[in-house]
Amino acid sequence: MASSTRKEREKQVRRQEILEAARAVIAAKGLSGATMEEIADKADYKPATLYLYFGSKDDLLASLYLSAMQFVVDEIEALAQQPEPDPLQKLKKLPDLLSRVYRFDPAVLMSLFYMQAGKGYSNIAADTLEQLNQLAQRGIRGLAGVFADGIARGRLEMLSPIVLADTVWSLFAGVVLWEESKRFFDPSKDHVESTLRAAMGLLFKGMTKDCAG
Amino acid sequence: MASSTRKEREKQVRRQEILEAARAVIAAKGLSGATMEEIADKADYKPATLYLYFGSKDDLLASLYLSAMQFVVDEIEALAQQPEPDPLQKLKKLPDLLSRVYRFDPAVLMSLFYMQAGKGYSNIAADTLEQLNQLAQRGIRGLAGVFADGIARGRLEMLSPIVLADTVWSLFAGVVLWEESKRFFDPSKDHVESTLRAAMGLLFKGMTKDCAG
Amino acid sequence: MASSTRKEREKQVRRQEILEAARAVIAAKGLSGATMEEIADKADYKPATLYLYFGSKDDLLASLYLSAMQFVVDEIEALAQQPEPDPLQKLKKLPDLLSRVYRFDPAVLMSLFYMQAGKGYSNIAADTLEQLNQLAQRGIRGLAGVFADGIARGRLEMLSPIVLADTVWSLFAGVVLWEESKRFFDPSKDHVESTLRAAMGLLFKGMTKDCAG
Amino acid sequence: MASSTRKEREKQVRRQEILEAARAVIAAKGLSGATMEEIADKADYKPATLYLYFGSKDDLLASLYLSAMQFVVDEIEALAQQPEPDPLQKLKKLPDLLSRVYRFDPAVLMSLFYMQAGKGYSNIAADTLEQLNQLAQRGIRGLAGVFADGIARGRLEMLSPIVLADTVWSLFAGVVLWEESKRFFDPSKDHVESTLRAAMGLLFKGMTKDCAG
DNA sequence: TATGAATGAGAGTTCATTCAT
DNA sequence: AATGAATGAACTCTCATTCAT
Repeated sequence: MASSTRKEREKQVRRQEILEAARAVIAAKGLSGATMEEIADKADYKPATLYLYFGSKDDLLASLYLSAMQFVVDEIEALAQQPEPDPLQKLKKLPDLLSRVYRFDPAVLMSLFYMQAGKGYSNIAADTLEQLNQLAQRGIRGLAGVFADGIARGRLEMLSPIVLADTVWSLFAGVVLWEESKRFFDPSKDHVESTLRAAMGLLFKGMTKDCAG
Repeated sequence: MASSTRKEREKQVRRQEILEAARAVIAAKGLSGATMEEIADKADYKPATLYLYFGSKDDLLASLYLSAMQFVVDEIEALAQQPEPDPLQKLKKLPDLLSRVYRFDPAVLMSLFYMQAGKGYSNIAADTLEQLNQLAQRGIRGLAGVFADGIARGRLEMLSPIVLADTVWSLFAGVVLWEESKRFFDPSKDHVESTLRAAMGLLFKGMTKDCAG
Repeated sequence: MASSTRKEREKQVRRQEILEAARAVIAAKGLSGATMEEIADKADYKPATLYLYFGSKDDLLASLYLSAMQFVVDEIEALAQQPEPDPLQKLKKLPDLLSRVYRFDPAVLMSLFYMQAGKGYSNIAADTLEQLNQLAQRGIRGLAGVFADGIARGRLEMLSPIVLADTVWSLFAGVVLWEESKRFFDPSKDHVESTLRAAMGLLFKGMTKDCAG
Repeated sequence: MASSTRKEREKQVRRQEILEAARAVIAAKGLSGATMEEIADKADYKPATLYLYFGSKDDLLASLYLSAMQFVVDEIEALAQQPEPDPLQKLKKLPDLLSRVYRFDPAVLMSLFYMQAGKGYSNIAADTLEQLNQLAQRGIRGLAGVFADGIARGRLEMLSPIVLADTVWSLFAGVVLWEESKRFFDPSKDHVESTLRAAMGLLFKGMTKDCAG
C-alpha cells in the first residue's frame, strides 16, 4: 500500500505536468488550438498517453477549471477568515487578491469565465459543472462575508452582501476579458492590472457609506 | 428595378431569418452546438441553402457579431450626442441603455465578449476582428465622451475618461457573463438586469466627486 | 412547322452562344474552374437556363468536344479529298491545317486530348465517347489516306499509313499540351505554332523516302 | 536511433503502399474517380488514415507526380552523362528510355502530362507546380544536351537543341495520350510501345543531317 | 508505462441539378 | 423562356479516442 501510495503520488505529479502543458497551450493558442495533440506535444508525451491520466479531454479541461477555481476560492476564504478589526481593511486587500488570481492563469481564467457562462462550449460533465458552481458559490459567499461584516458595522452600503460580492466578481471577470481582448490587438500593452485596481477602487468607493473611499 | 429591389429585400429577409435561427441555436445549445446543420434545421433549410446567403460559417457568425456590436455602438453614440445640460443625467441613463443592449441578444453578446478575447476561439477573419475592434473603440470613445464632460465640469473623478469607460464596459460584460452563468443552474432566476442596475449604481456613485450619488 | 423550324433554329443559336461561353470559361479558368455557374455567368444566363439547352453538364461538354472534333475531321477530309497530283504537296499543307485546328479552340482541344485518354475525367456518356472515337477514326483514316497515296507512289516510308497518321496526330496533341503548359509559366511566349511547324517538318522529312524533305 | 530509423522506414513503406493504391485507382477509374475514399479502400485503410501519411490530397497527388517526373529526369540525365563517342548512338537509346518511362506508371504519366498543361485541373500548390516545372526543364535540358552534341559534330539538323528536345518530349506525351486513349476502346491492343518506337524512328531519321537514319 | 497506428464520427463546403413560378 | 430558390450527394479534412504491442 505504501508503494501504491507512492505510485499514486507519481501519477499525480504527471497529471500536474500535463495540466501545466495544457495551460501553456491554451495561453499560447487559445482554447480552440488546444488539441490533445498540442497538449501532448508540450508535455513531451504522445496523445494516447494523456488518456492514462485523464479519462477524456473534457475530464482534463475540467481538472484545469477546477484547479483554477479552487485557487480562487482558497484565496478568498483565506482572506475572509483573517482576523481583522476594520472591515474596510479587508476590502483594500481585494485588488491584490484579484491580481494574484489573474496572474495564476489568465488564459484558463478566461476560458472558465466563458465556460461558466453555461452551454458555453464544452461537454463538461454535469457534475463537474455542479462542482464548479459549488466552488463559485463558496467563493461568492466568502466575499459576501467580507462585505456583510462591513455592512453590519455600518461602513458599507446596505445592499445585499451577495449583490456586492457578485458585483466585485463580475467586475473582475469583465476587466480580465475586456483588457485581455485589447491586448490581442496591441500585445505590447497590458492594462489588466492597472485597470483592475482603478476599477476596483471606484467600485469600493461607491460601496462605502460616506464615500470617503 | 423595383422588382430587383424587392428581390433584394426578400433575400435580406431570408438572411435575417437565418441569423435569427443562428441566434436561437446559440442561445439553446451554445456556440459549440451551433453547427451549420443545427442552424439550417432551425431555419427549416438544408445546410447547403445557408451558403446561398452567407459565404461561410464564419461569415454568418461575423454578421451576427457585427450586428450586435453595431447595436451597442449605435445606442452609445445616440446617448453621447443627446444634448443634456447636466452630465450626471446622462450617467443615469446608462443602466437603461445597457439593459436594452443586454436584451438585444444575450447569447450572441456573451459569445461576442468571449470571442473578442482574441485567440479565443473562432476563425473569424482578421479584418472582421478588426472591424469589431473598431466598433468597440467607437463605443468606448462614445462612453468616454459622456464621462469627459462630467470630469470637465468637476462632477466626476479626475480619472482618464477612457478608464472610466473601460470600467463601465467591463462591468457590463462581467455582469452579463456571470449572472447568465448562474441562470444556467437556476434558470428560473434572472438577476442580470437587477444586478446590472445595482452594480452600475455603485460604480457611478464611486465615480462622482462628492459621492452624493 | 415553319415556326417550329424557326424556333429550332433560335434554339440552336442559343446553344452555340452557351458553347461559346463554355469555351471561354475553360480557356480562362481551366476545366476544373468551368462550373455551370461560371458558364452561365459568361453567357448572361442563370445556371437553370442552361438545362433548357443541354440535358446535363456532361452533355454540354460532349457537344463542345464533338464540335471540336468535327472541325478537325472536316478539315482533314477536305484536304484528303482535294485533287493533287503530288502527294508530298498535301503533306506540306498539314502544318497549316493543324495550326487552324489549334487556333479553333486551344483549351477545348487540350481537354479533348485528355478526355480522349479514356477514363480521363468526366462522365461523358459511353455513346458520346463512341461518337468521338468514330470521328477520331475518321480523322485518322483521312490522314492515312494522304499518306497511303504517298506510300503507293514510293515517295514515303513503307510504314502502315495508319501508323504514320497516328504519329502525326500524336505529335500534334503532344505539342499542344507541352507548349501550352510552358505558356502557363511564361504566358508571354507562345511557341505552339512555331514548334508545331518545326516538329512537323522534321517528322515529314523523316517520313520521306529519300529524305530530301 | 536504429529504431527511429526503422520506424521511419516503415512509415516510408506505408507511404509507398498508399501511393501505389493511388496509382491503381487512377489507372482504374481515372483522376476524377481518385477520391480519398477510393484510395483508402484500395490501400485497406480508412480515409482518415491517409492523413497520417500525407498532409492533404493534393500533397498525395504531388508526391505521385513528383516521383513520376523524378523518374523521367533521372533516366534522361543518366543517359546524357553516359560517355559515348557517337552522338547518334545515344539517340538510338532514347526509345528504350521512353519505353521504360512509359511503363513506370502510364496512368500517372498521363495525368502528369495533362496537369502540366497548367490551369488544367487540380489544386496542386503553386510551388509544387514550380518544382514540377523545374524538373521538366532539367529533363528538357538533359535531352537537349544529347542533341547539342550531335549538332556540334554535324550529324544532326542545325535546329535549336531545345526545339529538338521539346519535339521528342511532345511526341512522347502525344503518343502516350493518344494510344492509351485507343486502348480504352480496345483494351486488348497495346500499341503504345510499338507506335512509340516507330514514331521516334521517323523523327530521328528526320533529324539526322543526311537522313541515313 | 508508453505509444504507433488506426479510425469513427462529424464538420464545413461545393456543385450539378430540379422545379414551381 | 427564364430563373429564384432549394437541395442531395459528394468530398476533403480534423480530432478525440482506442487498442495491440
